[in-house]
Amino acid sequence: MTTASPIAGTGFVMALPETVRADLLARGKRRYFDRGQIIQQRGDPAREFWYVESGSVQIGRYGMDGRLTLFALIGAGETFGELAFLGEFPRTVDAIAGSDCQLIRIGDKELQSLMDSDPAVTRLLLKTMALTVQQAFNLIESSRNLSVPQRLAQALLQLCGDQQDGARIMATQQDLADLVGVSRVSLGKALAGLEAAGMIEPGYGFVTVRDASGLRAVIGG
Amino acid sequence: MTTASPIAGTGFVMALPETVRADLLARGKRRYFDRGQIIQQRGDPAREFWYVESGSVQIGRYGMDGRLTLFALIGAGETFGELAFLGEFPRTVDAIAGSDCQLIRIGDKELQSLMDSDPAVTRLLLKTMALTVQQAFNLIESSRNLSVPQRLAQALLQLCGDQQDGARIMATQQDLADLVGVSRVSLGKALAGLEAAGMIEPGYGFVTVRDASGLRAVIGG
DNA sequence: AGTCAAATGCAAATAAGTTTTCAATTGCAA
DNA sequence: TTGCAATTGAAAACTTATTTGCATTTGACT
Repeated sequence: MTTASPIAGTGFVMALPETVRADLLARGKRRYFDRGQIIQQRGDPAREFWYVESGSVQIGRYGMDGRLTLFALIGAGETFGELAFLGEFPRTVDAIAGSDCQLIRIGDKELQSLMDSDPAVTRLLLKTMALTVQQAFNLIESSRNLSVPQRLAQALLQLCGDQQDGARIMATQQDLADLVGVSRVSLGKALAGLEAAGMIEPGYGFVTVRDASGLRAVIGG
Repeated sequence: MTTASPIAGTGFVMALPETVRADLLARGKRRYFDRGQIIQQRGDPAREFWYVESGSVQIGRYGMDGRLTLFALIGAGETFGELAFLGEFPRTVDAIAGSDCQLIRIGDKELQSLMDSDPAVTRLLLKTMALTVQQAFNLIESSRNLSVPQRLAQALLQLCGDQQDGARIMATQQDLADLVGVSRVSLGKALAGLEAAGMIEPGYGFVTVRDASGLRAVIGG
């Protein structure tokens, strides 16, 4: 797997040894959020981070003018919120449930017992965060040097993750536009282009990926 | 000081207790680079990170087409290269001496003795990296929602750091353009705009900041 | 002083994306 | 099945930034 993973949500928990992971998740408290519900807001104290069991979470910032800057759409198996938590500063991003979802809350106590159980965890945390920074750089580089269709292809590949051809991505064009950082109009055109090339099939509230390797080719050239 | 600090170069070393810092820097090996000299390249093994004693370093990526995506201009007192070093992966950015400069190389041995001398160092590293990610997010948000003059103002404030009015920033318009992520033409226009407002004075190879608070106002509104 | 490369200034044509507005479609729920 | 809100499609005017080409200025080095 060389597929770029999304920013801000990391595979940190997934990278843990199986037994350690199971233990950690068992200790955390399960919580449910309805679609659209606010999970965290800028400025909130960061007393925990979250593991996504099912559903999806939008990570971004709402500007004073109502504009949304999306940094990532987090899916099952990923975590978010480690940054402010570990950095010991207030939340700097908003998190909203992109669908009904089921999260596991991991706080100080759980993390401490995790670190005790395995000294390599700290090292893993450092590695994970370093990776996140690199992904952020990738995002910056992409948005400067790639065209909208290329960035869209990139985002779609990220969103379908492991599962490739045939993957159904549950996101509206507006969601994708916020994620890629363009207007809905521009995103619609890019989508139409990829559809014409037979790589995707737009639906109502979702997109189906038909030719993942084609998408990769779009990015490359 | 609430001024946003530049990405990829962190105040990590500066945040250390005075005695610890002095010790760390004394252990490192001093090296000199001429302007334009390559300090590190993408793909190099990351066996160290660097502390900038004097001069400046450009951090970015050269695309296959020769385009440069600058992430940061690192100045004296800042460090760079911790990310790949701590993440234990090869360099993902290029570093080039922006001027003749004097660096201190900090490798495994030095870092290890640092971590031994103070258990809080790991925590500090985590905090520092978390901050870097936040700054990367800020950069992404800025490039999506702010105009070129606003982003230029932001970059200039970053580059003059503590020292405010009267600061002379040694950077060509091309440097600034690469940093802000626009063409030289666009950057020139933005510079002219800020000059007309009396906030800066462009020179040949440098820019003098005349009214830092004015620049901050540009960003805000 | 004179030379030369680097850096800046300027202008026109072009490209890319946004904004705005309205119509058509979809799917859910009453 | 009928209404309704969310989503998508489409078109035109507009704004912003890029590209390209060339002229001018600056400063370092002979």
